[in-house]
Amino acid sequence: MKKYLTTEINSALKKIGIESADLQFDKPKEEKFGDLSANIAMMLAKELKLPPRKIAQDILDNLQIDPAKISKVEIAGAGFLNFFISDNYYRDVLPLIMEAGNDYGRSDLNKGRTANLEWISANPTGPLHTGHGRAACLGKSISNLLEWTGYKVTREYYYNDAGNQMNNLAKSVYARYMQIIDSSFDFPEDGYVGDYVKEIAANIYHEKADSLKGNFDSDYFMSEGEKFTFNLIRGTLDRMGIKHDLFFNESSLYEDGTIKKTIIELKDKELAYDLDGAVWLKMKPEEGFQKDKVIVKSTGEPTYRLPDMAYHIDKIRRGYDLIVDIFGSDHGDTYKEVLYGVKNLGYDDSRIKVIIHQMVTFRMGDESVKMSKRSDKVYSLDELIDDIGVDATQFFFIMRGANTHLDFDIELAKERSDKNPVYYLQYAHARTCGILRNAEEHLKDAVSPSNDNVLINLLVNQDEIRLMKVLNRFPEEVANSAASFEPHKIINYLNELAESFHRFYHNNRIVDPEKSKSRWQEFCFAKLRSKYSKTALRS
RNA sequence: GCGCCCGUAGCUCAAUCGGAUAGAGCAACAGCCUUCUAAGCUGUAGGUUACUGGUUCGAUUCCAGUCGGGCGUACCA
Repeated sequence: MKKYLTTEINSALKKIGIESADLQFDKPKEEKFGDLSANIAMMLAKELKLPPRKIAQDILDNLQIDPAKISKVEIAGAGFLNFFISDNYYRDVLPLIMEAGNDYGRSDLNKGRTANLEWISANPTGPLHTGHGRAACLGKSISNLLEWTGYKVTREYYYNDAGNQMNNLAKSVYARYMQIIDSSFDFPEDGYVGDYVKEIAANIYHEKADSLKGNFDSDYFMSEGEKFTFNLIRGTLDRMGIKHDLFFNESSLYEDGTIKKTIIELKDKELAYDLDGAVWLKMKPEEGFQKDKVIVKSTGEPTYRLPDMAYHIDKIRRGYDLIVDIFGSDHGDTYKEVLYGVKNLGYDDSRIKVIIHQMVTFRMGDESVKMSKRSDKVYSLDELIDDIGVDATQFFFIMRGANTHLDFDIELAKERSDKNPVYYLQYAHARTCGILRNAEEHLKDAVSPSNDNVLINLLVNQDEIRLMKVLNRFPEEVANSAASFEPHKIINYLNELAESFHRFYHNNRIVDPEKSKSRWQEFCFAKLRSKYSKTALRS
């Protein structure tokens, strides 16, 4: 439709002597402003030194429009051209939706392009906690959205099963193991106090009894701990329907010499230097950095920056058209340092898109819920899912823009009432299911919805047309949401869809054995298709 | 102190590249259940978009400053 209007408006512009213009269409907020509006007259006002409304009138006078597509064009406000799409146009949309079925909303905008999305990437030191939830859900939705617009998506999880944190886990497991034998055994001060550590220790004791007593075999305890916690993490991801294609282990970067090569490259380009036994990354003030950063500690161990740079270079070399990272705002500064290194080593960082989400505050009603990694009161993601379900979890984490602080009321999410925003959507879905059940029972002989297009012409009711208008926007909403990496837009859209459905439902008896049967059923099916699409994106 | 992010109805938040009278849900108030789930629908009320200035046909949106909040500011990740 936009294409059609663009062509027609351009030819009208030519008649009044304007060769080319950048045409933009908006969806007006209010129905009385039509279905599409163009601000072209205001854009040209300055250039032509004419009042916008005058220009709009000139365009309108020269515009030739097919009334089957556009029923009305108006000039309004400061000089908007408002187009009213004819009802007939929407009637034609329904068969298209029916035909597309569960794929309705997919597009091939990015056909042939590849994307890599890396997210969560928690090290195997413990179960995922609620703090991981937002990134987990954002990543899931965004990867689906990208896929829906044609990308071939690689979902990746980056982790490190070596280093300090893992040592700490090994020590913690060992301490818990020793405590089974001797309850007075000291627990490390910064150890992981979660109950899962006790469980790991108990498993070890079950298998090995006290044969490991007094002999801290770090590698053994570490690998037992890793196996166990990784299973926990994967179990949670499974429940959420998150499937990573690739688990990338940081240690592989050491094994194949990438890390060493990266240091040499940095030094060759005079981006790194030795000082006090450490290796420093030289930060350029003109790129907004205040001071140099350590990339290899004096102990010989790299800081996170170095492997992260090597990792991103690896991803760039793999040739993706788009590389997406999802981090919490606590990484807000550090990713810049990493990209700085990547870029100054001569790699193209323009394909890397970093999504930073703000922190989440959890509360149960009026009570705030703390979650610190090293306290035993961690509220795990699994517990959250147990409490409110997978769908509500996904919904709450993506219902707000990533760049705003999220206030997550667990009490509210748990509640089975109209206070809970999840239920508005779920109820719409429940209603469609109810209709379908009913339809099956009473309309067994109805015409099959897939090949009876004649009945569609019966769609005349304004509630129906309105619902069609919203359904019609779905592909566009998916595309917008994907392009800006903002799944919450889909949530907003689905709310709007649910709203127009509820109104329609309320005003119209859909399955009525006395009346024309299957046009309603058609509608119902269309509705359900879109609901499935929602499911595909969300859960 | 410095850097990044945020500040919109009583609460939680939307608002497309700078577009029209700033929108939803909850809470409040008034209605609607012999009818496919009232977990719903209809209506009313609620705002100096933190504040001050600037840019222009037009600013919640862009710029500068002020105030308030979050996150960083490690030889932790």
